[in-house]
Amino acid sequence: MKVIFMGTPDFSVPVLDELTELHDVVAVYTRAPTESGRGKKVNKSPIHIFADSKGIEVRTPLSLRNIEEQEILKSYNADIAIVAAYGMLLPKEVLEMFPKGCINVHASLLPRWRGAAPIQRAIEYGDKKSGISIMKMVEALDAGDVYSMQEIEITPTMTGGQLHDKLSEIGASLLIKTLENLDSITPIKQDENLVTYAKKLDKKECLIDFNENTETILRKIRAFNPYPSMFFMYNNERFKIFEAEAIDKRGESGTILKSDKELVIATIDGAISVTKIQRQGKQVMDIDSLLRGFEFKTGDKV
RNA sequence: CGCGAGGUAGAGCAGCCCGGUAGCUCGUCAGGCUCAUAACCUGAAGGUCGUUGGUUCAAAUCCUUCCCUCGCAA
Repeated sequence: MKVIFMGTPDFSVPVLDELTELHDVVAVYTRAPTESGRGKKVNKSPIHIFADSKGIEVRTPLSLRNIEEQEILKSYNADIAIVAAYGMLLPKEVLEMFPKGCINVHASLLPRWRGAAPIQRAIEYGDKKSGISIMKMVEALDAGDVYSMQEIEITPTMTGGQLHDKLSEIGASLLIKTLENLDSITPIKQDENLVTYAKKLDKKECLIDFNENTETILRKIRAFNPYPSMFFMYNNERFKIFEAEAIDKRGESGTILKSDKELVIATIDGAISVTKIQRQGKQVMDIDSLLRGFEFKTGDKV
């Protein structure tokens, strides 16, 4: 099949990779390179870099709403468009342009977690399972009929990054399987009563509120590891927590209860023991490494 | 040139502002104590203080070049 691929971040790369093995990817659409990173350099998206390495034609229009771009897109005469975390909404004209339509790889068990950050939200809210949904794209966000789904268990220690990587692989393989049988599958409608939305990740929500309960805090730490990372402030320095566990101690919320050998901070209903941490300007390290050279004062509040 | 922090023994840090022969916690090695130990005591090894050039009688410390890491922002 002649395929147009649309995607942007790391998550999409394995999907495109698999796709290029079996199908004729005639063009890759991705978000335009933006000023990002230290020094405000202009950086290409992971998909852009990958497509370049494979010698696939890349297009980075700022919008697909204008006629000229739509004409170009049409000129590839593709059978189908595969979309995986493209980061842009497709107008109706594009959705209806391809004989076999536009197919989306979404990292949740729809209709749960439509939207931008389904992987992290699933962990944050304590879901026991996550998965991939392959669906037909329609004008509403992630609302199309579903061709296929594959579940994966969210283990008690799984981080957002780990789930992301697993789902990325599953997404690639499930997409391939689904494409093989596309014509014989009857897509299933989503149950609108079960819809939830996964709003975008925002660093403002990553400052740890120790007035929340231990379980909530630990879930957020796992969900947002490695990015954007939950953190607390101490002496005007930022400390990102990458791993922590519940511990049976009590104290006023946010108080440092223990700071030698281990770092224990009180929550509203218990305490957490931080095990992997990153001090501002430093690399991620085990807590005992940090405590060898850095002192938190027991009794201080964060 | 977006803003900012940092690169000092195997690890994590102090020292830098107010230049003067490198220090702390831990690890490692040897010995001691102990029924025993990740505990305690004694001792030892281990560092061109990221790189380049400069100022100075003297630079980890002041100025400069480049490299690398990280926080913010995007």
